[in-house]
Amino acid sequence: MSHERISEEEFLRTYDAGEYERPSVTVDMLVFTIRSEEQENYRKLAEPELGLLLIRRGGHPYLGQWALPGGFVSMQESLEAAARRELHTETGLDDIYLEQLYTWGDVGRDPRTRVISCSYMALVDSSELELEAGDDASEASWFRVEQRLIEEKRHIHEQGRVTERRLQLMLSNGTEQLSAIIETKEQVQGRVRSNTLNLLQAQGIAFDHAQIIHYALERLRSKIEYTDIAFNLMPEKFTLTALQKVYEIISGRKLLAAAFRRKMADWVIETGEYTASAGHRPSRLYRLNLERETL
Amino acid sequence: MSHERISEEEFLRTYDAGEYERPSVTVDMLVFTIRSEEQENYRKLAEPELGLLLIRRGGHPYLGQWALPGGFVSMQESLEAAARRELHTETGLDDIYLEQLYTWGDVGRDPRTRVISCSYMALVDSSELELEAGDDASEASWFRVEQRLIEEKRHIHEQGRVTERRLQLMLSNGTEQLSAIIETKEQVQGRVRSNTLNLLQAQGIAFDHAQIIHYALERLRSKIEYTDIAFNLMPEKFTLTALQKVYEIISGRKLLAAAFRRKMADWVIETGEYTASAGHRPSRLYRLNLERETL
DNA sequence: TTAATAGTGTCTATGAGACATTATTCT
DNA sequence: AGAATAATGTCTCATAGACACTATTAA
Repeated sequence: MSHERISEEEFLRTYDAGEYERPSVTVDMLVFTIRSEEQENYRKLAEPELGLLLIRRGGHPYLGQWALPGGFVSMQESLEAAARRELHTETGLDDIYLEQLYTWGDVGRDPRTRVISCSYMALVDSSELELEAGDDASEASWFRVEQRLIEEKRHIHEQGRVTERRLQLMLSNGTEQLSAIIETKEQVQGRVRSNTLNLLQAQGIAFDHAQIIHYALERLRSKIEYTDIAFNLMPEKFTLTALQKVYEIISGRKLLAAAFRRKMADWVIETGEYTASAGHRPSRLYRLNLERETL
Repeated sequence: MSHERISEEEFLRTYDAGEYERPSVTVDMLVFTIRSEEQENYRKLAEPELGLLLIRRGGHPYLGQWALPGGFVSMQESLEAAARRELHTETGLDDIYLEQLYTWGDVGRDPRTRVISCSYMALVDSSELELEAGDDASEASWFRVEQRLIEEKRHIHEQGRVTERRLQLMLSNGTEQLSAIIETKEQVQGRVRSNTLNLLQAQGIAFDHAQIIHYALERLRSKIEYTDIAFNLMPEKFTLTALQKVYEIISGRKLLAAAFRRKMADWVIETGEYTASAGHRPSRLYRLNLERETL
């Protein structure tokens, strides 16, 4: 190569991208929200649950199965712009929390052609939110998300350690029940550590999307511990009990109210308003404290 | 679309990827290591520093400037395989810690053509490590990495809050001194929070790579607090003081030895060996404890 | 009155920061 | 002896878990 002979402007003017074959690039959206299941007992609080938006596939491959909303990235838009565009066409929403998660680039992950997919997680608040009917014959639906540890194996040998886990991912929307088995492997070999994620089986979930969902849940679970990301799932005004339930659902464990309230004390501010109550003591409504010092 | 009429097999057999224009996809490698600066005083310990591997560009654009090692992802290899391949050609190393960081997809980030780049962070231990001469006329070098906060502005208004920071990234390899100014913006607008990263100026650093380096440093800094990622930077046997210095360099603050040793007590095991010492009390050599319960 | 949730007080265990003190080596 | 680092002891403070206790509402 004798690039040194010509100027950068001349190089760029005459640059030919060439005819290498290129992978297709898509974005996949993980839109999470908190939805409340109404209770039969008037005294009891609504039990919130974690919801994920899926689209029924109207074409091959995986016809009739459920997939993450997403689409191709065009040449004129950034990855994030593509993600926001997809989000808008699917939910009608514009200004919501969006975070890039991970880029999936295995060779055989789409049977049609080589597709590299950049996944984004969006968090929307529990207020009313109508789903737009998709453009093609697609159908959108919120699914309740649950995960369950099936098996854990740990093996320590001279050179290192392996921890293998099998998890079941369960998605249901009232009508349909989807599930998948995912295997995670944490390995230390000498001084080298690595993590792998494997999809063992999927029922009703298209492509490798069960794997992506699992990854997103892990990210959500870990980030809720050390950031204020959970507030993106809350409406503007909320009770501390509602906030606590969001933490409990995502972290997967019960929390003690006293400790939780102590921890949140600096993160929230009383609004002075109360819930119009039902059968029990009314509860203060709080909002996010913008002047809070640290995360 | 009438996909429902044909079988999935037939659909895939007749699938035509079509002639849409596609972006190029590359991987960029952030190879970090800890390198030790020898001291003049025989009593003093070597002062370790964080090193990053860069390649001098042998062609346009950014001719002569320094860039992250990387290259195009081929149709037959996964993203991670491409990353490991690049790593191998650049360092000769195979089994080292590798983690996907972020995918950069802004439209104008490469002046030649649309390039989407998936960045990976690799951590290699401080043992000797020769750099392979690159294939084309490229030249590889370790740079000392430092970052400095220049300015911090915080503004709280009714609807939200903005925190803007300016940082200087400084890279030097003894001969050359590179630098860049990066602006970060953390925003809360209503219930929507967002983070943006901007490259304001770069001296000697090609493309948007200064931005990518900044992002990697942030990731490293945050992960060192809650994972054992730092051990990937250590040789098999190490002293607790050496480990502490790695933590100090990456987190950017001094730690107290007593507290640090208490925290690390469960993570390491004594080997029974000691450093062949110089002018002061010899120090125990430890190794990673594989049976440690939690992170 | 009762079921249910809201909200607080306090004891304890744990862990981090601060700082002082002792131990050990080579020149 | 002296410089430098290695390693430990201990006081204090902040925080999280546990759990008991009080407060308030609608039916």
